[in-house]
Amino acid sequence: MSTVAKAVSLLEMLGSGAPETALADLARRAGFDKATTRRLLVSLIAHGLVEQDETTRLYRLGAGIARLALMREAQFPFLRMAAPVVEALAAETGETVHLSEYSKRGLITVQVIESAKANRVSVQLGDVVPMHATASGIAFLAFTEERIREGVLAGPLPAFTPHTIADMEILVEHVAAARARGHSTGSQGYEEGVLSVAAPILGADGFAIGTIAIAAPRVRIHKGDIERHGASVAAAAREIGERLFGRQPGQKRAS
Amino acid sequence: MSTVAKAVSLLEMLGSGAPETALADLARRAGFDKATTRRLLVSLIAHGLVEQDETTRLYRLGAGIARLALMREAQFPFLRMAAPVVEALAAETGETVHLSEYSKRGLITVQVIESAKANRVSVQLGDVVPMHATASGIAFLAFTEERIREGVLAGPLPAFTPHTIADMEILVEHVAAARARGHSTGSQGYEEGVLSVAAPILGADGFAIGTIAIAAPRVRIHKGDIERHGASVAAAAREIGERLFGRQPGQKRAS
DNA sequence: TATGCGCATTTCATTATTTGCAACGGCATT
DNA sequence: AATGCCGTTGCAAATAATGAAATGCGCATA
Repeated sequence: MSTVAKAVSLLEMLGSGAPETALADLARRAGFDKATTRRLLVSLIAHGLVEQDETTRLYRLGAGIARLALMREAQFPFLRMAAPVVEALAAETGETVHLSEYSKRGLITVQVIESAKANRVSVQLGDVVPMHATASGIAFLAFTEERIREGVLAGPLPAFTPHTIADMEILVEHVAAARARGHSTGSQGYEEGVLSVAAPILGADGFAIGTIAIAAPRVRIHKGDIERHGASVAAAAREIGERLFGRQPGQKRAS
Repeated sequence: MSTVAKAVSLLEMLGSGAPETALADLARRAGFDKATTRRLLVSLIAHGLVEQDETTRLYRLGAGIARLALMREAQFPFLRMAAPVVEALAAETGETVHLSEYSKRGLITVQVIESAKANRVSVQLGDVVPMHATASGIAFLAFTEERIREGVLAGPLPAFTPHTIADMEILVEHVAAARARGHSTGSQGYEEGVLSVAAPILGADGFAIGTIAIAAPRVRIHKGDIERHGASVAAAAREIGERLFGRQPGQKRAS
């Protein structure tokens, strides 16, 4: 295991769970020696990615993380460009809307606007959602590079609910349908009782770089809602793409 | 030089400068061997902190950075709590307002609201500003732990303009004055023609964790403005502290 | 179309860093 | 006073990182 891999997994452990973590706890969870863990943390502290409370000796993520994220946002203003569109879509539909960005590990939820309704779908900011079990994932797969799609299809398809698509053949059909319609639908594949509609945000090269999705309790979705929401979410996705890259290229033809 | 130090400096290089960087360029700037640089990047890519354009082979910061920042914000919602207060202060004063957070390297600018006026002060998001040359820095020093203050005072005090306080004795006086008044002032210490007023945001233990500042062109500041802005910025800082930690503790007495 | 240049990538023996055990001291609870 | 847990540090062993060189690729120039 490379040293940077260890350091990064420490960062991820600090990010998940409690706001602050003790050294021994961290070492146990990571499976590293106490001494090793501490030395890695010291290196990370020197660069501001981790901070330590002077009195309690607990560790937490540092402001250097925020700095890197701000620098990234300055170079590629995904959130700044997408946020108004997401807000408009949430206002238009009255349902929970979330925005996600592609990463090797899955789709990262980077913005969420929750519905004002009492019965609403709740998504956690920063969560990584699986490609095969969500509307967003399927929308993404439908418009990503062959190589990435094959990677997901070849991998395991763990079931999160009894409704999760765990069969590769069926998943391929869903992806093909999403490609044909320009948006995808998901039905309780990740969380029970939730219906979603999603569309891909396309990059300059025509491949998906993220997705935008509407999520609503199943009981609130009636005949025709899916189609209406599908059109809305696809329009929002296209607008985000245009705001980021100017006029959108034609979608890449999948082989 | 530790391996994680090298990896982190690559991240910082990717964050500064052009949105995408070539391997050779990165290796040159960092002073690492091409092979070394690439292996570090591969490790970072595996964790989503870096991405590589498949066709151009250029590297950029990845979505994993945003994920870590979101997880941090979920644990410690500094921006979410402070943002409305910063906006209100900007609306009240009509001048540029910026918010910063402490980090080992200096104060990190995490939010900026620029004045609507044509002649305005512009601050770069994500920038790290020096402690001794800005109103924010002096406000922070006035309310931080002895140890951190001594560290800055002991270090070099580089001059950014002819007005930068480069003398340790004078700096100590400014810090003492800021401590007495509850807010600090800065006059062209970092950028020519800019006057600033700043106040510390205090943590649960009474020590500063960040600052909020008003920055305006020197020509626009008239008699009385400094005092008025000082009161406003101090009130805003206090409100942010209260939103984060509940009722504010008394300020720590510096020895 | 041919040629040369710069770049990214891979290999492998050498080197240096990281590692984990163990011991120490501090702190709080028993 | 004693016990247990934690954070910290030293040191020899082990492992991972290193850099020079070779390979192959793409691009621009001849």
